[in-house]
Amino acid sequence: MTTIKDIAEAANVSLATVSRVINDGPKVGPKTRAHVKAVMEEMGYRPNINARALVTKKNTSLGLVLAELMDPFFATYADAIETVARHANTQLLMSAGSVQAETELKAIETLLNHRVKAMVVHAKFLDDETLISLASQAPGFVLINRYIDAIKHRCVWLDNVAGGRMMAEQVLKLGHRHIAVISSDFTIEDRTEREQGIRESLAQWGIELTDSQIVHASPNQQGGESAMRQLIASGARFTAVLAYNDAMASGAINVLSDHKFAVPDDVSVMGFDDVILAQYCRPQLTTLHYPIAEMASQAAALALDYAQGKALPTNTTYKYLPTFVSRNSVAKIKL
Amino acid sequence: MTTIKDIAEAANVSLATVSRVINDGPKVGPKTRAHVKAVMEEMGYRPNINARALVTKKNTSLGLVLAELMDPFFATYADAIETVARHANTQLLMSAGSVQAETELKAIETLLNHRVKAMVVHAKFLDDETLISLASQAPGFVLINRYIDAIKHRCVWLDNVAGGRMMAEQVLKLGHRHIAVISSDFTIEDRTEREQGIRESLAQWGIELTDSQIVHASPNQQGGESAMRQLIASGARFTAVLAYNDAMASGAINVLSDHKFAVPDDVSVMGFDDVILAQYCRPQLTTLHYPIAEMASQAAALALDYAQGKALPTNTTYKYLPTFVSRNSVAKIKL
DNA sequence: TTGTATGCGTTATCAC
DNA sequence: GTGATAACGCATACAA
Repeated sequence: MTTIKDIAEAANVSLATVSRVINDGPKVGPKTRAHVKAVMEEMGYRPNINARALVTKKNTSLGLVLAELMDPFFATYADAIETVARHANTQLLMSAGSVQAETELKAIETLLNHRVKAMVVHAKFLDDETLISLASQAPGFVLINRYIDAIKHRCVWLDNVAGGRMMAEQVLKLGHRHIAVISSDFTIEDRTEREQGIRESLAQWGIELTDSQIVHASPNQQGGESAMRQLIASGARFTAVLAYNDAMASGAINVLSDHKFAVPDDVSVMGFDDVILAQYCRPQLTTLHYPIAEMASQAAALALDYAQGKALPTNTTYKYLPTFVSRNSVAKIKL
Repeated sequence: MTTIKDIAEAANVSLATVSRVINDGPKVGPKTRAHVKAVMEEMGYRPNINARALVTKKNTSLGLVLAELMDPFFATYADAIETVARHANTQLLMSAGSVQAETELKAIETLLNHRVKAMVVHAKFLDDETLISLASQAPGFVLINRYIDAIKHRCVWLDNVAGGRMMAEQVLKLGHRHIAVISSDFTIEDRTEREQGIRESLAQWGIELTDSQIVHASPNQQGGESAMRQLIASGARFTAVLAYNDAMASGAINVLSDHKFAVPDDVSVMGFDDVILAQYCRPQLTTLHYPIAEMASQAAALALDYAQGKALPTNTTYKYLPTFVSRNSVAKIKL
């Protein structure tokens, strides 16, 4: 690899001069500048970003922690961040944290070791304390999809309790009174918060969610299928099903179809997230739109701002709400 | 950020010693080693990867160029590479190349500037020459989904002509003789190669693909819809439709349904790629499985091998074939 | 306008 | 075993 030194020699100028033309430095003669540029071009010079970062103490990359790329939810998330990064002329350094505290920690630490200027972190399994400590080590550390009070101004999150309430209210308004819930078996807050919201809304209508009407499984299509099978086998009575996400809703619909239940005529099924699948599957899913793209953009912009040292209000937080998307998997109750 | 120097002072030892305990160097007294480790822990030391890379001339990250993360095809691709990277204890530096030569070039150059030790590149719009030149600048440069003869030992690609033939043969075997093609309007090789394969197979059966039976549109669901509308409006006669990818197939099916054509009873529709959508949509898509995950793993492993200086045969290439996946969107022709 | 010298944080090559 | 010290490639304060 040709260095700044090589081209300095070849161009018969000093290191400093070359450095100046590279960085469009202020005082360089137009002639030498042209000459140096020509030599650089000829020798195929490429700046060494690492060396530059070392001396300027400014890394140009934005860190990103996510669970896994395959999940369309995370794909949307990553894509939004990538877009912000590209427009800000910064590179994306990505670390997958999987679904364990240990790997999440490793993912974040790696980014820290790389001295990324900013990072957007999706971490569901690490505890609050660890995250707070980690956040204090990077100026541009922003948490997404999680709220921690001590660093709330660095949190971009969704109000899951409200989301749970919205789901329940929608089917209640349509006359449903027998409601089942298909939830995730990951013990993360999202799940408990949404369930809590659902219970709150039901309670307002004097309805209780009994144990036989809620079942937990893996938050994917297979999980949705097995959950629905379990629900049917248990003899639970329901006209509406609230799923933890679209994949589970889709799985549930498959099993309902197999059992000759028409969706939404016999049973309504509501999803969550509004990933692309919601539009592709049949019937198209009525669901709650998780504004992950907007949230990710916000988080990336925020992280970049903090990294840049911009002083932002520390007493606010970045809370988002899902929005209801009406498609074809939920209907009024039959009389 | 605390540096190696800080902890050397705090521990009353030299820089060298600290460096040794960090790298599990050979000759350090067990007592000093423990002491230094304690100090490091206490002061929260983090190695600066950039500085390390500068002196060792060994970057620990693997570069990745792709078009866009949202596309499930690329998500699968990125996910497979991420998995390899994680197991090799290397970080992923990602650059999106979008769908233009200019941005593709920028994406690759950025990675080069970062001195990534290896990189897997998906580039469809840059010309061969440029790519060959770029490849020569990075030891671990591997191209995916593209074949260039001059660097064939660094190419991991799919035989699209064979893919096209497979599609045609499948429906021909099922008795279809009136075949329409819905293809991409991106002028990349994949498209022309697959069309070529289709034409070859049809020709063997004495069938010609007339201009009215092939239509081009954006390679997504909307494109599939508009293409199918165009096909129907033109009055073309067909009992089987070969789509450029699953998304287009899905769009085509939607429009067929709207026009009261049953799939596959009235019209068979075949996809390509076998992305997750193929299983989710109804009817589930009969399609050609693009082994992108395997190919990506292969490419990443190859890139890492080359980066490591491993001498691999330079006269072979890494060619893959799609595999037929029979689901519910293709059927025998009705008599 | 250009050149010299210093340091960024780390590893590695010497001595001791 | 341990400690100086010279790189690595680059930016920049200071001289010239």
